Amino acid sequence: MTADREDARLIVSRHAAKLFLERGVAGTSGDDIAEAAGLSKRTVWRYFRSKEACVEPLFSASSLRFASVLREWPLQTSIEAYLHEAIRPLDQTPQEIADDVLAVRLVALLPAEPALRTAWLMSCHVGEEQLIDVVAQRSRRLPTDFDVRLCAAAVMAALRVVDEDVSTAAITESRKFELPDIIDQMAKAIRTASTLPICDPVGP
Amino acid sequence: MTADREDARLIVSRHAAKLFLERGVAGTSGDDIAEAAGLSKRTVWRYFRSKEACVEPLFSASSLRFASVLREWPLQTSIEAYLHEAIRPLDQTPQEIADDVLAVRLVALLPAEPALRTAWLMSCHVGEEQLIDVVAQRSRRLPTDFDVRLCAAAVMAALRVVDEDVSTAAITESRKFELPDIIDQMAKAIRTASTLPICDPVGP
DNA sequence: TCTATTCTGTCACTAAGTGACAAGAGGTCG
DNA sequence: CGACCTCTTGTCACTTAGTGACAGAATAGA
Repeated sequence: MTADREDARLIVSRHAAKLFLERGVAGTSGDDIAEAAGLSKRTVWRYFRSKEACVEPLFSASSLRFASVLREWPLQTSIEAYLHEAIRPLDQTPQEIADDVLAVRLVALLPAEPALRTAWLMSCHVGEEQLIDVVAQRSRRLPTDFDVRLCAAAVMAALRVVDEDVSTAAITESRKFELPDIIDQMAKAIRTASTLPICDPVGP
Repeated sequence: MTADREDARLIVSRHAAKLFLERGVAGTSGDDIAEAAGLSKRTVWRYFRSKEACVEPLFSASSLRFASVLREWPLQTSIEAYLHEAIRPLDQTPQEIADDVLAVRLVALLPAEPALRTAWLMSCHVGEEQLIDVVAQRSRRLPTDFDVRLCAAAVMAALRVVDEDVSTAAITESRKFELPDIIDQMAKAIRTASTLPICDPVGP
Protein backbone atom coordinates (compact mmCIF):
# COMPACT_ATOMS: atom_id res chain seq x y z
CA MET A 1 0.00 0.00 0.00
CA THR A 2 2.91 2.34 0.68
CA ALA A 3 4.84 1.85 -2.53
CA ASP A 4 2.80 0.93 -5.51
CA ARG A 5 4.21 -0.20 -8.80
CA GLU A 6 4.70 3.24 -10.31
CA ASP A 7 6.60 4.35 -7.24
CA ALA A 8 8.83 1.32 -7.48
CA ARG A 9 9.51 2.08 -11.12
CA LEU A 10 10.41 5.64 -10.27
CA ILE A 11 12.85 4.47 -7.62
CA VAL A 12 14.59 2.18 -10.07
CA SER A 13 14.56 5.07 -12.50
CA ARG A 14 16.58 7.22 -10.14
CA HIS A 15 19.27 4.59 -9.75
CA ALA A 16 19.41 4.03 -13.48
CA ALA A 17 19.73 7.75 -14.11
CA LYS A 18 22.61 8.10 -11.70
CA LEU A 19 24.43 5.18 -13.25
CA PHE A 20 23.86 6.49 -16.77
CA LEU A 21 25.26 9.85 -15.72
CA GLU A 22 28.27 8.32 -14.01
CA ARG A 23 29.28 5.60 -16.44
CA GLY A 24 27.22 6.27 -19.56
CA VAL A 25 24.45 4.11 -20.91
CA ALA A 26 26.74 1.60 -22.61
CA GLY A 27 28.80 1.38 -19.42
CA THR A 28 25.94 0.28 -17.21
CA SER A 29 24.29 -3.11 -17.48
CA GLY A 30 20.88 -4.26 -16.44
CA ASP A 31 22.54 -6.10 -13.59
CA ASP A 32 24.11 -2.87 -12.38
CA ILE A 33 20.74 -1.18 -12.29
CA ALA A 34 19.13 -4.12 -10.53
CA GLU A 35 21.88 -4.27 -7.96
CA ALA A 36 21.78 -0.54 -7.31
CA ALA A 37 18.03 -0.69 -6.86
CA GLY A 38 18.22 -3.77 -4.66
CA LEU A 39 16.13 -5.86 -6.97
CA SER A 40 16.65 -8.92 -9.05
CA LYS A 41 17.48 -8.44 -12.68
CA ARG A 42 14.27 -10.23 -13.53
CA THR A 43 12.14 -7.66 -11.76
CA VAL A 44 13.87 -4.83 -13.57
CA TRP A 45 12.90 -6.37 -16.91
CA ARG A 46 9.41 -6.83 -15.63
CA TYR A 47 9.25 -3.11 -14.90
CA PHE A 48 10.91 -1.90 -18.10
CA ARG A 49 10.92 -3.15 -21.65
CA SER A 50 14.49 -2.00 -22.28
CA LYS A 51 17.52 -0.56 -20.57
CA GLU A 52 16.96 2.98 -21.82
CA ALA A 53 13.32 2.84 -20.78
CA CYS A 54 14.54 2.61 -17.20
CA VAL A 55 14.74 6.39 -17.05
CA GLU A 56 11.31 7.08 -18.51
CA PRO A 57 9.54 7.40 -15.17
CA LEU A 58 12.04 10.04 -14.15
CA PHE A 59 11.50 11.95 -17.36
CA SER A 60 7.78 11.57 -17.06
CA ALA A 61 7.67 12.56 -13.41
CA SER A 62 8.02 16.27 -14.04
CA SER A 63 5.70 16.17 -17.05
CA LEU A 64 3.13 14.40 -14.97
CA ARG A 65 3.42 16.86 -12.14
CA PHE A 66 3.19 19.72 -14.59
CA ALA A 67 0.15 18.17 -16.21
CA SER A 68 -1.53 17.61 -12.87
CA VAL A 69 -0.94 21.28 -12.09
CA LEU A 70 -2.53 22.23 -15.39
CA ARG A 71 -5.46 19.99 -14.62
CA GLU A 72 -6.35 22.34 -11.77
CA TRP A 73 -6.08 25.39 -14.03
CA PRO A 74 -9.31 27.36 -13.46
CA LEU A 75 -11.11 28.35 -16.61
CA GLN A 76 -11.09 32.02 -15.61
CA THR A 77 -7.34 32.34 -15.20
CA SER A 78 -4.69 33.10 -17.77
CA ILE A 79 -1.78 30.75 -18.17
CA GLU A 80 0.76 33.26 -16.89
CA ALA A 81 -1.19 34.14 -13.78
CA TYR A 82 -2.02 30.56 -13.01
CA LEU A 83 1.46 29.11 -13.39
CA HIS A 84 3.02 31.81 -11.22
CA GLU A 85 0.38 31.22 -8.61
CA ALA A 86 0.39 27.44 -8.73
CA ILE A 87 4.09 26.68 -8.96
CA ARG A 88 6.01 27.73 -5.92
CA PRO A 89 9.35 26.41 -4.74
CA LEU A 90 7.96 25.74 -1.29
CA ASP A 91 5.48 23.27 -2.66
CA GLN A 92 8.22 21.09 -4.04
CA THR A 93 9.50 18.28 -1.90
CA PRO A 94 13.25 17.69 -1.78
CA GLN A 95 12.66 14.47 -3.65
CA GLU A 96 10.90 16.29 -6.46
CA ILE A 97 13.69 18.81 -6.70
CA ALA A 98 16.28 16.05 -6.82
CA ASP A 99 14.29 14.30 -9.51
CA ASP A 100 14.11 17.48 -11.55
CA VAL A 101 17.85 17.97 -11.27
CA LEU A 102 18.43 14.42 -12.39
CA ALA A 103 16.08 14.84 -15.31
CA VAL A 104 17.75 18.08 -16.36
CA ARG A 105 21.15 16.46 -16.30
CA LEU A 106 19.84 13.57 -18.39
CA VAL A 107 18.28 15.89 -20.94
CA ALA A 108 21.57 17.73 -21.22
CA LEU A 109 23.15 14.36 -21.90
CA LEU A 110 20.92 13.65 -24.89
CA PRO A 111 23.33 14.89 -27.55
CA ALA A 112 26.06 12.64 -26.17
CA GLU A 113 23.80 9.67 -25.54
CA PRO A 114 21.46 9.19 -28.51
CA ALA A 115 20.09 6.03 -26.94
CA LEU A 116 18.44 8.10 -24.23
CA ARG A 117 16.50 10.17 -26.72
CA THR A 118 14.02 7.37 -27.33
CA ALA A 119 13.15 7.39 -23.64
CA TRP A 120 12.92 11.17 -23.61
CA LEU A 121 10.60 11.27 -26.61
CA MET A 122 8.43 8.52 -25.21
CA SER A 123 8.06 10.49 -21.99
CA CYS A 124 7.10 13.58 -23.95
CA HIS A 125 4.52 11.45 -25.65
CA VAL A 126 2.89 10.51 -22.37
CA GLY A 127 3.02 14.18 -21.41
CA GLU A 128 1.23 14.97 -24.63
CA GLU A 129 -1.52 12.53 -23.79
CA GLN A 130 -1.96 14.20 -20.44
CA LEU A 131 -2.21 17.58 -22.11
CA ILE A 132 -4.98 16.41 -24.38
CA ASP A 133 -7.45 16.35 -21.52
CA VAL A 134 -6.43 19.79 -20.34
CA VAL A 135 -6.82 21.25 -23.81
CA ALA A 136 -10.12 19.46 -24.29
CA GLN A 137 -11.56 20.91 -21.12
CA ARG A 138 -10.41 24.45 -21.81
CA SER A 139 -11.59 24.39 -25.38
CA ARG A 140 -14.84 22.63 -24.51
CA ARG A 141 -14.20 19.92 -27.03
CA LEU A 142 -13.70 16.21 -26.93
CA PRO A 143 -10.28 14.67 -26.30
CA THR A 144 -10.67 12.80 -29.55
CA ASP A 145 -11.10 16.02 -31.53
CA PHE A 146 -8.39 16.48 -34.12
CA ASP A 147 -7.75 20.12 -33.27
CA VAL A 148 -7.48 19.26 -29.62
CA ARG A 149 -4.85 16.65 -30.28
CA LEU A 150 -3.01 19.00 -32.59
CA CYS A 151 -2.98 21.72 -29.99
CA ALA A 152 -1.75 19.37 -27.30
CA ALA A 153 1.01 18.12 -29.57
CA ALA A 154 2.13 21.64 -30.45
CA VAL A 155 2.13 22.72 -26.82
CA MET A 156 4.02 19.66 -25.69
CA ALA A 157 6.57 20.18 -28.45
CA ALA A 158 7.08 23.74 -27.27
CA LEU A 159 7.51 22.62 -23.67
CA ARG A 160 9.99 20.04 -24.82
CA VAL A 161 12.06 22.64 -26.63
CA VAL A 162 12.05 24.86 -23.55
CA ASP A 163 13.10 21.90 -21.47
CA GLU A 164 15.94 20.96 -23.77
CA ASP A 165 17.02 24.55 -24.03
CA VAL A 166 17.04 25.23 -20.32
CA SER A 167 18.69 21.92 -19.53
CA THR A 168 21.58 22.32 -21.92
CA ALA A 169 22.08 25.94 -20.88
CA ALA A 170 22.06 24.98 -17.21
CA ILE A 171 24.44 22.04 -17.52
CA THR A 172 26.76 22.66 -20.43
CA GLU A 173 26.95 26.45 -19.99
CA SER A 174 26.45 26.45 -16.23
CA ARG A 175 23.80 29.11 -16.51
CA LYS A 176 21.68 29.76 -13.47
CA PHE A 177 17.93 30.12 -13.71
CA GLU A 178 15.37 31.49 -11.32
CA LEU A 179 12.08 29.67 -11.09
CA PRO A 180 9.95 32.69 -12.09
CA ASP A 181 11.99 33.07 -15.27
CA ILE A 182 11.48 29.46 -16.20
CA ILE A 183 7.78 29.78 -15.52
CA ASP A 184 7.70 32.81 -17.78
CA GLN A 185 9.39 30.83 -20.51
CA MET A 186 7.00 27.94 -20.12
CA ALA A 187 3.95 30.17 -20.13
CA LYS A 188 5.19 32.06 -23.14
CA ALA A 189 5.91 28.84 -24.99
CA ILE A 190 2.47 27.49 -24.22
CA ARG A 191 0.82 30.69 -25.34
CA THR A 192 2.87 30.84 -28.51
CA ALA A 193 2.37 27.24 -29.50
CA SER A 194 -1.25 26.74 -28.51
CA THR A 195 -3.46 26.53 -31.56
CA LEU A 196 -6.70 26.88 -29.65
CA PRO A 197 -7.71 29.77 -27.37
CA ILE A 198 -6.88 28.10 -24.09
CA CYS A 199 -4.42 30.53 -22.54
CA ASP A 200 -6.81 33.28 -21.55
CA PRO A 201 -9.91 33.05 -19.40
CA VAL A 202 -12.53 31.02 -21.19
CA GLY A 203 -16.31 31.21 -20.78
CA PRO A 204 -18.19 31.48 -17.48
CA MET B 1 28.46 4.09 -56.15
CA THR B 2 24.96 2.98 -57.09
CA ALA B 3 23.70 2.07 -53.65
CA ASP B 4 25.19 4.07 -50.88
CA ARG B 5 24.79 3.29 -47.24
CA GLU B 6 21.54 5.18 -46.72
CA ASP B 7 19.99 3.40 -49.67
CA ALA B 8 21.04 0.07 -48.24
CA ARG B 9 19.52 0.99 -44.91
CA LEU B 10 16.27 1.93 -46.60
CA ILE B 11 16.16 -1.38 -48.42
CA VAL B 12 16.59 -3.30 -45.18
CA SER B 13 13.97 -1.03 -43.71
CA ARG B 14 11.39 -2.16 -46.27
CA HIS B 15 11.97 -5.81 -45.49
CA ALA B 16 11.79 -5.17 -41.77
CA ALA B 17 8.55 -3.24 -42.19
CA LYS B 18 6.92 -6.04 -44.15
CA LEU B 19 7.94 -8.60 -41.58
CA PHE B 20 6.72 -6.45 -38.71
CA LEU B 21 3.38 -6.05 -40.46
CA GLU B 22 3.08 -9.76 -41.19
CA ARG B 23 4.28 -11.33 -37.97
CA GLY B 24 4.51 -8.44 -35.52
CA VAL B 25 7.66 -7.02 -34.01
CA ALA B 26 8.05 -9.71 -31.36
CA GLY B 27 7.49 -12.35 -34.02
CA THR B 28 10.38 -11.31 -36.22
CA SER B 29 13.99 -11.74 -35.24
CA GLY B 30 17.07 -9.94 -36.40
CA ASP B 31 17.97 -13.06 -38.33
CA ASP B 32 14.66 -12.92 -40.16
CA ILE B 33 15.32 -9.35 -41.22
CA ALA B 34 18.87 -10.14 -42.28
CA GLU B 35 17.75 -13.16 -44.26
CA ALA B 36 14.94 -11.25 -45.97
CA ALA B 37 17.32 -8.49 -46.90
CA GLY B 38 19.99 -10.92 -48.09
CA LEU B 39 22.53 -9.72 -45.60
CA SER B 40 24.34 -11.19 -42.66
CA LYS B 41 22.94 -10.52 -39.24
CA ARG B 42 26.12 -8.69 -38.39
CA THR B 43 25.60 -6.14 -41.13
CA VAL B 44 22.07 -5.48 -39.96
CA TRP B 45 23.36 -4.59 -36.51
CA ARG B 46 25.98 -2.42 -38.12
CA TYR B 47 23.21 -0.51 -39.87
CA PHE B 48 20.82 -0.28 -36.96
CA ARG B 49 21.27 0.06 -33.23
CA SER B 50 18.16 -1.98 -32.45
CA LYS B 51 15.48 -4.11 -34.02
CA GLU B 52 12.82 -1.40 -33.94
CA ALA B 53 15.23 1.12 -35.41
CA CYS B 54 15.23 -1.00 -38.56
CA VAL B 55 12.12 0.84 -39.76
CA GLU B 56 13.38 4.34 -39.06
CA PRO B 57 14.66 4.99 -42.58
CA LEU B 58 11.25 4.12 -43.93
CA PHE B 59 9.57 6.48 -41.51
CA SER B 60 12.10 9.16 -42.24
CA ALA B 61 11.91 8.73 -45.99
CA SER B 62 8.68 10.63 -46.40
CA SER B 63 9.67 13.27 -43.86
CA LEU B 64 12.92 13.76 -45.72
CA ARG B 65 11.19 14.05 -49.06
CA PHE B 66 8.68 16.48 -47.58
CA ALA B 67 11.48 18.52 -46.06
CA SER B 68 13.39 18.61 -49.32
CA VAL B 69 10.25 19.89 -51.01
CA LEU B 70 9.94 22.60 -48.39
CA ARG B 71 13.56 23.49 -48.90
CA GLU B 72 12.63 24.67 -52.41
CA TRP B 73 9.72 26.73 -51.10
CA PRO B 74 10.11 30.19 -52.65
CA LEU B 75 9.91 33.07 -50.22
CA GLN B 76 7.13 34.73 -52.22
CA THR B 77 4.74 31.78 -52.14
CA SER B 78 2.18 30.82 -49.52
CA ILE B 79 2.30 27.35 -48.05
CA GLU B 80 -1.01 26.31 -49.60
CA ALA B 81 -0.10 27.45 -53.10
CA TYR B 82 3.35 25.96 -52.93
CA LEU B 83 2.41 22.55 -51.64
CA HIS B 84 -0.32 22.11 -54.22
CA GLU B 85 2.06 23.16 -56.93
CA ALA B 86 5.06 21.17 -55.75
CA ILE B 87 3.44 17.89 -54.76
CA ARG B 88 1.94 16.06 -57.67
CA PRO B 89 1.19 12.37 -57.89
CA LEU B 90 3.02 12.12 -61.19
CA ASP B 91 6.27 13.15 -59.55
CA GLN B 92 6.17 10.20 -57.22
CA THR B 93 7.97 7.06 -58.26
CA PRO B 94 6.25 3.72 -57.65
CA GLN B 95 8.90 3.00 -55.06
CA GLU B 96 8.09 6.17 -53.17
CA ILE B 97 4.39 5.36 -53.24
CA ALA B 98 5.04 1.86 -51.96
CA ASP B 99 7.22 3.29 -49.20
CA ASP B 100 4.50 5.70 -48.20
CA VAL B 101 1.95 2.92 -48.07
CA LEU B 102 4.27 0.87 -45.91
CA ALA B 103 4.88 3.81 -43.60
CA VAL B 104 1.17 4.51 -43.29
CA ARG B 105 0.46 0.92 -42.39
CA LEU B 106 3.22 1.00 -39.78
CA VAL B 107 1.91 4.21 -38.25
CA ALA B 108 -1.51 2.66 -38.03
CA LEU B 109 0.13 -0.21 -36.19
CA LEU B 110 1.57 2.03 -33.47
CA PRO B 111 -1.24 1.53 -30.96
CA ALA B 112 -0.85 -2.23 -31.24
CA GLU B 113 2.94 -2.20 -31.31
CA PRO B 114 4.25 0.24 -28.71
CA ALA B 115 7.80 -0.79 -29.48
CA LEU B 116 7.55 0.84 -32.89
CA ARG B 117 6.67 4.21 -31.40
CA THR B 118 10.27 4.86 -30.39
CA ALA B 119 11.30 4.51 -34.03
CA TRP B 120 8.43 6.72 -35.15
CA LEU B 121 9.28 9.47 -32.69
CA MET B 122 12.96 9.32 -33.56
CA SER B 123 12.07 9.76 -37.22
CA CYS B 124 9.88 12.72 -36.38
CA HIS B 125 12.85 14.12 -34.53
CA VAL B 126 15.04 13.99 -37.62
CA GLY B 127 12.18 15.56 -39.56
CA GLU B 128 12.12 18.33 -37.00
CA GLU B 129 15.81 18.98 -37.51
CA GLN B 130 15.24 19.27 -41.23
CA LEU B 131 12.44 21.75 -40.63
CA ILE B 132 14.67 23.98 -38.56
CA ASP B 133 16.58 25.10 -41.62
CA VAL B 134 13.42 25.79 -43.56
CA VAL B 135 11.98 27.87 -40.75
CA ALA B 136 15.28 29.67 -40.28
CA GLN B 137 15.42 30.70 -43.90
CA ARG B 138 11.85 31.88 -44.08
CA SER B 139 12.05 33.82 -40.85
CA ARG B 140 15.50 35.19 -41.68
CA ARG B 141 16.90 33.95 -38.42
CA LEU B 142 19.58 31.54 -37.37
CA PRO B 143 18.88 27.82 -37.04
CA THR B 144 20.13 28.04 -33.47
CA ASP B 145 17.52 30.68 -32.58
CA PHE B 146 15.18 29.49 -29.85
CA ASP B 147 12.04 30.70 -31.61
CA VAL B 148 13.09 28.98 -34.79
CA ARG B 149 13.53 25.68 -33.02
CA LEU B 150 10.25 26.13 -31.23
CA CYS B 151 8.43 26.82 -34.46
CA ALA B 152 9.99 23.82 -36.16
CA ALA B 153 9.03 21.60 -33.24
CA ALA B 154 5.44 22.84 -33.25
CA VAL B 155 5.11 22.40 -37.00
CA MET B 156 6.61 18.94 -36.92
CA ALA B 157 4.29 17.97 -34.07
CA ALA B 158 1.33 19.13 -36.14
CA LEU B 159 2.50 17.16 -39.16
CA ARG B 160 2.94 14.13 -36.98
CA VAL B 161 -0.62 14.39 -35.70
CA VAL B 162 -1.93 14.71 -39.24
CA ASP B 163 0.11 11.71 -40.23
CA GLU B 164 -1.15 9.60 -37.35
CA ASP B 165 -4.69 10.73 -37.96
CA VAL B 166 -4.68 10.02 -41.68
CA SER B 167 -2.90 6.72 -41.24
CA THR B 168 -5.28 5.32 -38.67
CA ALA B 169 -8.29 6.55 -40.62
CA ALA B 170 -6.98 5.01 -43.81
CA ILE B 171 -6.09 1.64 -42.34
CA THR B 172 -8.37 0.96 -39.42
CA GLU B 173 -11.43 2.71 -40.88
CA SER B 174 -10.57 2.03 -44.52
CA ARG B 175 -11.17 5.64 -45.40
CA LYS B 176 -10.00 6.81 -48.79
CA PHE B 177 -8.11 10.05 -49.20
CA GLU B 178 -7.34 12.15 -52.25
CA LEU B 179 -3.93 13.72 -52.41
CA PRO B 180 -5.26 17.32 -52.64
CA ASP B 181 -7.20 16.79 -49.43
CA ILE B 182 -4.17 15.53 -47.61
CA ILE B 183 -2.15 18.46 -48.89
CA ASP B 184 -4.85 20.78 -47.61
CA GLN B 185 -4.68 19.16 -44.22
CA MET B 186 -0.90 19.40 -44.12
CA ALA B 187 -0.89 23.02 -45.18
CA LYS B 188 -3.57 23.91 -42.69
CA ALA B 189 -1.69 22.13 -39.92
CA ILE B 190 1.52 23.93 -40.77
CA ARG B 191 -0.24 27.28 -40.86
CA THR B 192 -2.03 26.61 -37.59
CA ALA B 193 0.98 25.39 -35.70
CA SER B 194 3.65 27.71 -37.02
CA THR B 195 4.66 30.23 -34.41
CA LEU B 196 6.58 32.46 -36.80
CA PRO B 197 5.21 34.15 -39.92
CA ILE B 198 6.53 31.67 -42.43
CA CYS B 199 3.38 30.58 -44.23
CA ASP B 200 2.74 33.67 -46.28
CA PRO B 201 5.05 35.41 -48.73
CA VAL B 202 7.95 36.93 -46.86
CA GLY B 203 9.88 40.00 -48.03
CA PRO B 204 11.89 40.09 -51.25
C1' DT C 1 -7.02 -17.67 9.90
C1' DC C 2 -7.41 -19.59 5.45
C1' DT C 3 -7.22 -18.62 0.76
C1' DA C 4 -6.81 -16.45 -3.70
C1' DT C 5 -4.03 -13.36 -6.01
C1' DT C 6 -0.35 -10.78 -7.11
C1' DC C 7 4.58 -10.04 -6.89
C1' DT C 8 9.33 -11.49 -6.61
C1' DG C 9 13.56 -14.32 -7.14
C1' DT C 10 15.96 -18.29 -9.32
C1' DC C 11 17.37 -20.50 -13.23
C1' DA C 12 17.59 -21.91 -17.72
C1' DC C 13 17.03 -20.17 -22.09
C1' DT C 14 16.50 -17.22 -26.53
C1' DA C 15 17.75 -13.45 -29.04
C1' DA C 16 19.75 -8.79 -29.42
C1' DG C 17 23.94 -6.67 -30.11
C1' DT C 18 29.41 -6.30 -30.05
C1' DG C 19 34.53 -7.27 -30.84
C1' DA C 20 38.02 -9.13 -33.54
C1' DC C 21 39.74 -10.59 -37.63
C1' DA C 22 40.00 -12.19 -42.25
C1' DA C 23 38.24 -12.00 -47.02
C1' DG C 24 36.36 -9.33 -50.77
C1' DA C 25 35.09 -5.03 -53.50
C1' DG C 26 36.34 -1.08 -55.52
C1' DG C 27 39.53 3.21 -56.09
C1' DT C 28 44.13 5.30 -56.97
C1' DC C 29 48.74 5.60 -58.38
C1' DG C 30 52.89 3.90 -60.48
C1' DC D 1 48.31 -4.18 -65.35
C1' DG D 2 49.63 -5.01 -60.54
C1' DA D 3 50.51 -3.18 -55.93
C1' DC D 4 48.44 -0.71 -52.42
C1' DC D 5 44.91 1.43 -49.72
C1' DT D 6 40.50 1.85 -47.72
C1' DC D 7 35.98 0.68 -46.86
C1' DT D 8 32.55 -2.85 -46.35
C1' DT D 9 31.03 -7.40 -45.41
C1' DG D 10 30.80 -12.10 -43.42
C1' DT D 11 32.19 -15.47 -39.84
C1' DC D 12 32.46 -16.70 -35.28
C1' DA D 13 32.90 -16.33 -30.58
C1' DC D 14 31.15 -13.72 -26.95
C1' DT D 15 28.44 -10.57 -23.78
C1' DT D 16 24.23 -8.91 -22.22
C1' DA D 17 19.39 -7.68 -22.92
C1' DG D 18 15.20 -9.74 -22.26
C1' DT D 19 11.70 -13.94 -21.64
C1' DG D 20 9.34 -18.34 -19.88
C1' DA D 21 8.39 -21.30 -16.26
C1' DC D 22 7.94 -22.30 -11.72
C1' DA D 23 8.22 -21.95 -6.81
C1' DG D 24 8.11 -19.23 -2.71
C1' DA D 25 6.92 -14.78 -0.30
C1' DA D 26 3.89 -11.10 0.38
C1' DT D 27 -0.59 -9.07 0.54
C1' DA D 28 -5.56 -8.43 0.24
C1' DG D 29 -9.96 -10.12 1.27
C1' DA D 30 -13.49 -13.10 3.50
